Amino acid sequence: MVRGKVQMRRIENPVHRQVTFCKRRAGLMKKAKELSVLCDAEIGIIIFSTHGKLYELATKGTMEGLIERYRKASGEVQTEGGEVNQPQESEQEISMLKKEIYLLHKCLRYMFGDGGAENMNLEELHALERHLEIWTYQIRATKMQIMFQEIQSLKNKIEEQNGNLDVAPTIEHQNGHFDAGPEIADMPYPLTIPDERFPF
Amino acid sequence: MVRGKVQMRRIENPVHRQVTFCKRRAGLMKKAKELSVLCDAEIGIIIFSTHGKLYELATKGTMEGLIERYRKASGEVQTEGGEVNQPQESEQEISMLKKEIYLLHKCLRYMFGDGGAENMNLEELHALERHLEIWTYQIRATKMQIMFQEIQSLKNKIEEQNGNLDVAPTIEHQNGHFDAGPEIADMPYPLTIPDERFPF
DNA sequence: AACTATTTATAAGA
DNA sequence: TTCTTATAAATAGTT
Repeated sequence: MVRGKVQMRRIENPVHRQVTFCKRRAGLMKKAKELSVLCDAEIGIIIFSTHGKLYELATKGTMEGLIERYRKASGEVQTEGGEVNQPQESEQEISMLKKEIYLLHKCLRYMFGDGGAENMNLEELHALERHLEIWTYQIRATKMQIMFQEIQSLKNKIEEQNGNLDVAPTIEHQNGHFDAGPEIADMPYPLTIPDERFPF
Repeated sequence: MVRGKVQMRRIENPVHRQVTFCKRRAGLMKKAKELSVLCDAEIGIIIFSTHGKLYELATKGTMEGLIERYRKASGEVQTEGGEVNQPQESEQEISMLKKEIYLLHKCLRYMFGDGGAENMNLEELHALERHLEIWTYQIRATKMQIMFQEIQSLKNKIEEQNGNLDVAPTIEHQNGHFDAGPEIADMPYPLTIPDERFPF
């Protein structure tokens, strides 16, 4: 039975604390559901126990949906609501990241989705093939640049060791970039922004 | 005074509803704070009134921090917690989508990040080039399959029109796939899962 | 906002 | 965990 008022501080006895946690958690959830029904409010509750176990309640829709709504709402004026804690920071950044992720996801679905390049028409496949060729060209050029730098480094070491003895150049350097194969030598390089590489 | 049990349904009288909302909201917040103190739990409550006004409570740290913790925790096992609302569908799917998005994002950063293929070493570039070649091979094979089907379709039409006149075959069909160029004819095809195409 | 008759929640014991 | 019960707390309707 209840003897006197309960002291508002952490219950030290772990068993008592666990029992109280279960009971009051159930009570809180019940109250939240009642408030939601009686007053037509959307309510979400997230509870982490002492040991990190998660309990949650979302009275309408999903918790994710509620969090979305929260992010939108807390990014606005809303400085008067007595119970507000802190809304400020990451609003636009999250939105931008989501857009980007959506775009990237779409790109990769375009390339890998549905078991390969099925359900794409010939025109799309042509475009995608050309993009892949461009990327391949870029990668080959970068590889050759790296190898050229290594060769230059080795040549410098040899020159230091041997004085002024000549070492025949093996790769021609043109405009800071390197030929990555004659068949795609007329590719635009370097590419500027990723969006231009995708036809969607 | 309280006459009989309150009916658990939306209060239609707007004034009564508003008053009850204020009272019960305060009660809910109080209960949440008590539970947090007594049982050392981290609790967050988000409430949207009928008219969309936001009320929130976070008993430790910030609501943003709590949401972060929630996202991490809800992406794990956690199928036993009694108060979870819709665990079946959205929960695991969200977790999987997050993982997938993370992976895809990483893939695209690998390909486009930091202005191209810079800051990748030679080995990584080799691997990426090979993947691109495989994708190109796949796309070429798909293109040829599409073209072959169109040719077959045209041949059928001609045969229908001309009766049994022979039309010379133009492309050899082997095992449902088509040669996409001799230089990469020994590529594995078809590729099975995207993860195998990435060296990370 | 304050009051108060009731209902509801719950602490401790079993 | 669940049930019981004495008591504290919440609150619906009124003022």
